[in-house]
Amino acid sequence: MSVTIKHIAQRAGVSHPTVSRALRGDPIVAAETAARIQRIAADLGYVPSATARSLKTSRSHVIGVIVNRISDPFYSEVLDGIQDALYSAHYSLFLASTDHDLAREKAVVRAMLERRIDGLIVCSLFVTPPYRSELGASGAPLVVVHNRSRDPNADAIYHDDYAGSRQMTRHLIDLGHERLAFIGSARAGVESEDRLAGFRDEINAAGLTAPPERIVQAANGELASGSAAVESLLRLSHRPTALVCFSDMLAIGAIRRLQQAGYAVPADCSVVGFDDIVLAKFVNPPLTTFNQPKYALGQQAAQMMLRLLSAKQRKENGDQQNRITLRGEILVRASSAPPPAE
Amino acid sequence: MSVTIKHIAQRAGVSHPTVSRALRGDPIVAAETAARIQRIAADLGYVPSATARSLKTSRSHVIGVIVNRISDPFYSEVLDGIQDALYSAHYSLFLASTDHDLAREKAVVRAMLERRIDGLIVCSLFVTPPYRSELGASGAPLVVVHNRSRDPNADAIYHDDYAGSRQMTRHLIDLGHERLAFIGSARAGVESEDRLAGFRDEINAAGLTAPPERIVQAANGELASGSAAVESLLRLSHRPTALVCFSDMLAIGAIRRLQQAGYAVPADCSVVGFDDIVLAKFVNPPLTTFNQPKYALGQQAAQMMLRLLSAKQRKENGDQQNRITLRGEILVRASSAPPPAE
DNA sequence: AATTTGATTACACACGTGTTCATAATCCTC
DNA sequence: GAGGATTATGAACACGTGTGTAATCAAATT
Repeated sequence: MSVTIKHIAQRAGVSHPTVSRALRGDPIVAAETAARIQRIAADLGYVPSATARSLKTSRSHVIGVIVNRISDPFYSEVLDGIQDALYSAHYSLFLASTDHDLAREKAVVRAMLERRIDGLIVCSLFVTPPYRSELGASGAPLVVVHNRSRDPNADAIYHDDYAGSRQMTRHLIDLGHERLAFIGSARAGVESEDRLAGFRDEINAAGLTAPPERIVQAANGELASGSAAVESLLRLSHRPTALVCFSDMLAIGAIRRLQQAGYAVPADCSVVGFDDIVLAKFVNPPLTTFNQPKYALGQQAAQMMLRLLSAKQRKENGDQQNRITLRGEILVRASSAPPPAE
Repeated sequence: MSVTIKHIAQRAGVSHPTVSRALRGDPIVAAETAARIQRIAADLGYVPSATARSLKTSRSHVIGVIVNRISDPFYSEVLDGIQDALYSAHYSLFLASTDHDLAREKAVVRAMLERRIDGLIVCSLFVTPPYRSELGASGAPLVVVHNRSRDPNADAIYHDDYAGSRQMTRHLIDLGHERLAFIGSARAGVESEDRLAGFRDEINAAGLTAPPERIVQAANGELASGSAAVESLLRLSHRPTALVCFSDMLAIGAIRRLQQAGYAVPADCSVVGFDDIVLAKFVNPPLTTFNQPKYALGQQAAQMMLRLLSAKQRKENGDQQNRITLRGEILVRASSAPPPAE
C-alpha cells in the first residue's frame, strides 16, 4: 500500500537493488545517483519496512522486556533506563507484563519469539529456568535484572544489597549507636538475607553484637507489618537505639509505632530504610535510606544486551559469564541521629 | 535458521500452503491431516514468524505506545491498563518514551512507522498535530490519552476533571463549609482551569461565593509551592475553613504550612487534594483526594484502538468522533471534616 | 587498436508466510 | 455409469527488502 523501493526505482529510472543500496549509504553506488534517489525517497515520503528487512536479515533490532507490573515503582525506573539506552542504540522495545501469572509469562515470551526479538530482558525477582528453556532454541540472549534466583548460567545485573546494608549499618555505628536492631521481611527471601548478612557483618566488624532478640522479621512488606515488628523490640529491657529496616515501607511503619508509643525519631531512636521510594522524602521525619540505582540497573542491562548481540554477530564465544553488580548510595535525611545520652 | 512451515510440510509429506492452512485452523483442510500437521509442528517446536506474516498481511498486531516518561506515576498505571487490554486481544505493545524532547518524539514515531504498527496511542499532555501528520500517510489510527490540547479531530480518552472538582467541592459543602479556597497550579494550563471551573460552579450552585482573594495560584506543582500558596490565605481577615487543591502534592504542602502555623488539619481547616498519588494515603492526616481512573483510562484507550482497527478492517466509515470521558471517585480520608464552630 | 581494469548498475533469488487459481480425488445424482 | 458437484491439495505468485553475481560501459593500459 505504502511507497516501496520499487516505486522509487521506477521514478528514478533504476532498479530496486540500486535504491536499496543507495538508501543504506552503500558507497558502491555513484554519489550523484545516490543523491537523486535519496531526494526522490524523501519527496515520496518513503518509510522503509523494518518488517521486510527483518525477514531478510533475520535481525529485528527489537528487544523484548518483561516485567511483572509496569507501574511497579521500582521497575518502572528500570524500564526508563532500558528504554533510554536502547533508544540511543537505535533499538526498539517490546514490552509485556506478566502480572505474576505463569501462564501469561509463557504467552508473552511466545508472542515475543514470534515477533523475532533479538534479545530478552527479564525484570523479575523470580524464575529464569522457564525463560531460558523457551528461549533456548531461538538463540536470543537473555539478561535478567535484579533476579534473586541466582541462576548461575544467566547474564545478570544485580544490586549489591549486602554492601548497601553494611553501609547503612556503618552510618549508624559512626553516629555512636551500639544497640542496633534489624527488621527483615519474611517474604523477601534472598534479598532480605543479604541485607541481614550485611547488617551482621558490619556489627561484628565494629566489635558489637546483634543478639537474636534484636533481629525480627516482619510478616510482609506492608506498613502495618513494620509497626507490628516494633512491638517485641519495645518490650526489651535494653531497647535498641537504632533500627535498620529491610525497606522504606517497614521503616515508616516502625516510625509510626514508635511515635505512637511516645518516642521521638530520631532523638530517642534512629530508623533507616532501604530503597528510597518516593514516599521516603516526604514522611516526618524525612527518612534516611539507601538509593538503589534503578535507572542505572536498566541502563546497564540494556548495554549488556547490546554487547551480547554484537559479540554474537561477530561469532565470538559469548561464553564468558556476564554478571554486573552495581552499588547505590546512602541518602542521609533526618531520621538518623546520634543515640540519646544514657 | 529456525523451523518453518516448509520443514513441517516436508516432514508431513504435504505442501507448505497446506501446513499454513492447517495451522491457522482453516476448515478446508481435512481434519486428520490438520491434526497430523499440528502434532508435527509441536514436535518440531515450530514458532511462526509474525514478521513474515505481517509482511504478507500488512497487519502487525502491534500497537505503539508513546509516553514521556515510563516511571511517571500517573502514566505508568495507564500503561498497565493498556498492556492488559492489548494482551487480552492478542496484540503486542511497542513502547517508547520521549523525555519531552521533540526531536526524540519524531524519531520514535518514525521507528514505529518503520515497524509498521497497526495503531498509535499517545500518552502526553501536549501535541497531537505532529503525530497526526507523521501518521497521516500510514493510515494507522491515533488515540490520545488525557491530552489537553483538545484536538477536535483526535480520538481521545479524557478524565472529567470538571465533574471531579465539583464533586470534591460538594463534599466540603456537604460537611458544612461556607468559606472555601482554591489553590491552582500556574503550570497546569487547561487542566487547572477545568478544576477551577468545577470549583466555581459548585460554589455558585450552593449559593455561596468565591471571591478572588480566595483563589490563588501556586507557581508550580512542587510541595513547597503548595506551602507558599497558603501564605496569602492565612492573612485574610476571614480565613477559609477548607482548601481545594489542584493536586495532592500542593495539598500536602499546604497542610505542612498550616500545621507549622499552629492550625490543626482538619479540625481548624480541611484540605483536599486531587490525583491520589501513592503518597496521599501515608501522610498525616491521610489525604482526602480524588482518584482518577488511571488504569481504566489506559484500558479504554486500548479498547478504543481495537474498535478503530476492526472498523477499519471492515471498511466502515470510521469518521464518527470517538471521545470518551471517564469519571473517577472521591476518596474520603482524614484531612476533611466539618468546619470549626465559629 | 585491442585488452584490461574499474566503476556502476541490472538480474535473479532468497527470507517465511498467505492467497488465488487450478487440479486431482471423491461423492452424489439421474 | 457418466456427468457434475464437492472436497482436498498443490503450484505459482506476492509481500518489501537485501545480497551475490553477471553485465554494461567508459577509461586506462599495453
